[in-house]
Amino acid sequence: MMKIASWNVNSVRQRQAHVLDWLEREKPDLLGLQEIKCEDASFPAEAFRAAGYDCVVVGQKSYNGVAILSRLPFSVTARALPFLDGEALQARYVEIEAGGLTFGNLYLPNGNSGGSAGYEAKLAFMEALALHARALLEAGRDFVLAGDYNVCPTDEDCAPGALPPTDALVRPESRAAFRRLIWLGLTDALRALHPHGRYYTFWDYQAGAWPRDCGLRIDHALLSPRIAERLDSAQPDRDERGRAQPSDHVPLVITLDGP
DNA sequence: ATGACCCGAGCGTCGGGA
Repeated sequence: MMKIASWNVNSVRQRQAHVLDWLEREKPDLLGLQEIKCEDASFPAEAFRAAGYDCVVVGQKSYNGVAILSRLPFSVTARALPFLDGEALQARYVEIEAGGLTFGNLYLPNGNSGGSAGYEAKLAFMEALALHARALLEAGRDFVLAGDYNVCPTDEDCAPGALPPTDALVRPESRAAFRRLIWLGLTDALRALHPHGRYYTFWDYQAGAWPRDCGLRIDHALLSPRIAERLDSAQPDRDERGRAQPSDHVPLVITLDGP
């Protein structure tokens, strides 16, 4: 059994204790973090290492930033998304090989800031992600692409009234780009096991979104075919949103049968 | 359409120590 998780922590330094508690409780093999919001040197790698997890960090000042924590031996296969010019300027992708699979951890642009250029950057990231996924498939790799996709794939993934229809998270082009990933042959882990129902991974800090359960399902794990065959469970860890000083996202956890 | 809330950066102010 292999346990893999993804968590947008909204500042790893603010959330260090939450993450350490969660690691001790859940003991994932791999954990992808997004929005660490710090440079590599300020990442609390020693604290995670003391908990049994080695780290690969792709940070930047103030914004974005991704990292993977692993208790399995690993090798780093990418520190930026291939097929995307200028992506090195923003720390949004890191990828390792561990436990016999490729684990890509991504933080997709939100797309609501920066006007039309900001939205185009979101679509460009999704196009590059599709090209990369196709290359991994053609290379015969088994993989998990997990992270904060900043896309609500369907209306069922968005609490009624949570977002206007013009929001970048629900716009038709965003959803079409997500479907193109699925059409490559990838499996949305959560919906494969839970085709319907509320499985939100994010609740805004504002306007009582959490007590009203006004959430979004925007964190996803997409699986290559052989990994999908091994899928055993998938769920967001809702309890984490009820803690003191939480991130606005909760961990998404999947388990795989086999080695 | 708007606000609510949170985070980091940076700035100003304050208090403590040398």
